[in-house]
Amino acid sequence: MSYRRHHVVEHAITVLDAYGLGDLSMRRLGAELGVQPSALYHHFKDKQTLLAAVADEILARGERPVPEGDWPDQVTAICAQLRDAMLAYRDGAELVATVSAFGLGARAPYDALVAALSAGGLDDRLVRVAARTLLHFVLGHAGDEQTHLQAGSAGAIPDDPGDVHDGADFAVGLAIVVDGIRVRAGAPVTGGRSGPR
Amino acid sequence: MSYRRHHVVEHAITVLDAYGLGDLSMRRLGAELGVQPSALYHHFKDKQTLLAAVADEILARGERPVPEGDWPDQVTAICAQLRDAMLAYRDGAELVATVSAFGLGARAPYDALVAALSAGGLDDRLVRVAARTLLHFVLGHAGDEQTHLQAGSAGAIPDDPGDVHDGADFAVGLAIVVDGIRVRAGAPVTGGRSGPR
DNA sequence: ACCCTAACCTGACCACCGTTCAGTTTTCGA
DNA sequence: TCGAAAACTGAACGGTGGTCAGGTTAGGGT
Repeated sequence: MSYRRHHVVEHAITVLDAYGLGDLSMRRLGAELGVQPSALYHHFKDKQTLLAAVADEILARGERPVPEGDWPDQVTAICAQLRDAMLAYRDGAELVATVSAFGLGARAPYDALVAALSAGGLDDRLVRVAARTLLHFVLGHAGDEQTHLQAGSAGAIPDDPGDVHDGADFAVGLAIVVDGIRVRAGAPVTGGRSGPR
Repeated sequence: MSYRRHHVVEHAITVLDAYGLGDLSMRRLGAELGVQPSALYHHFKDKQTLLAAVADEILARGERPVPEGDWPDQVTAICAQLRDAMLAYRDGAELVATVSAFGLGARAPYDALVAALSAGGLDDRLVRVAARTLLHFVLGHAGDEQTHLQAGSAGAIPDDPGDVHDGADFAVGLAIVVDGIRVRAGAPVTGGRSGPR
């Protein structure tokens, strides 16, 4: 059953990548599939549900095995994977962020973070707060990065040379949060000069 | 000039608070003001611009003087103020988040954070990254909190008793980020048991 | 008292959106 | 071959943001 469902999700991703989230409408998607828009409602009760499936597929495509090591390494890897997965498609970050906020999908990264932190021996409450804080950072940062990148290539917002984003920016922000968790977990952290490189 | 502009923004906030962001349409706003929807485009070129003005007004209404003290105290105060301002109106967090992501408004909190961190003697690059990281946390957390709160009162999503949000959750998350910045700034941080209370 | 300029607003219109629904077609296993 | 489940049609509904040519106020300068 639902042979076409997955096919619809796959094509939705290509439409998303080609035209952006704002132009990913049920009408356009239906037209590209050679189908009436109403046909899509046979597979998804909602546009929200469809978007949730799309977000989950995007995340699944970016999945990599969690490396062995202590929890900071694992957490860093999970966050990097999440960021890469979202940045791999146009408006991917915004999509995942809205879906995740609505609570319909995109639970995998949260669960992975909780697993890694719990295995690290952290207190249950701290695990939940830390996982959410990490998620907020990654989603927010990736969203920023993506919209600014697109705005720069589309010329909507003039480039602000003071705001240069690269991977290093993400790494520093992530390190800030991870260090903060480390402190809260009871393991003292020393040093860490401001600029990597 | 633009005597009515501010009036429109003020009423937009009451409509937002009463019906939510999803029902804040140019038509509804015009109707409530006894005016054709097209009249609004005399004051704002866009709905986005209108929303940016609304977000700025919401933030302005929540403004408090930054307390004296070291930068962690100031940063904590600024973030708490931002959170309170957004939670004061229905969908306030979502509004500010989208406007801020689009880059049209809501710059005040970022500037305030940058000022406090710079005055604290932090490296310029670290200041920018830290300010953005703090912002991502506050916006994300407040958004979560608000949607879950509203979903709980509307019954859309069944209450998950494992996800209890209160002010303490926010405080812990914020402390994580602030501690992380402290570490990165070169000031070692000791201790900090997991549970406040 | 006049006029002119700017601000303000109307009302019709456009193209599009998500969603529903009764009914038709296709598909495919038993 | 038949029947049920899956898939889809096509029209319609009520909304959305946005545009535009033109009409209406309000107020200061002369």
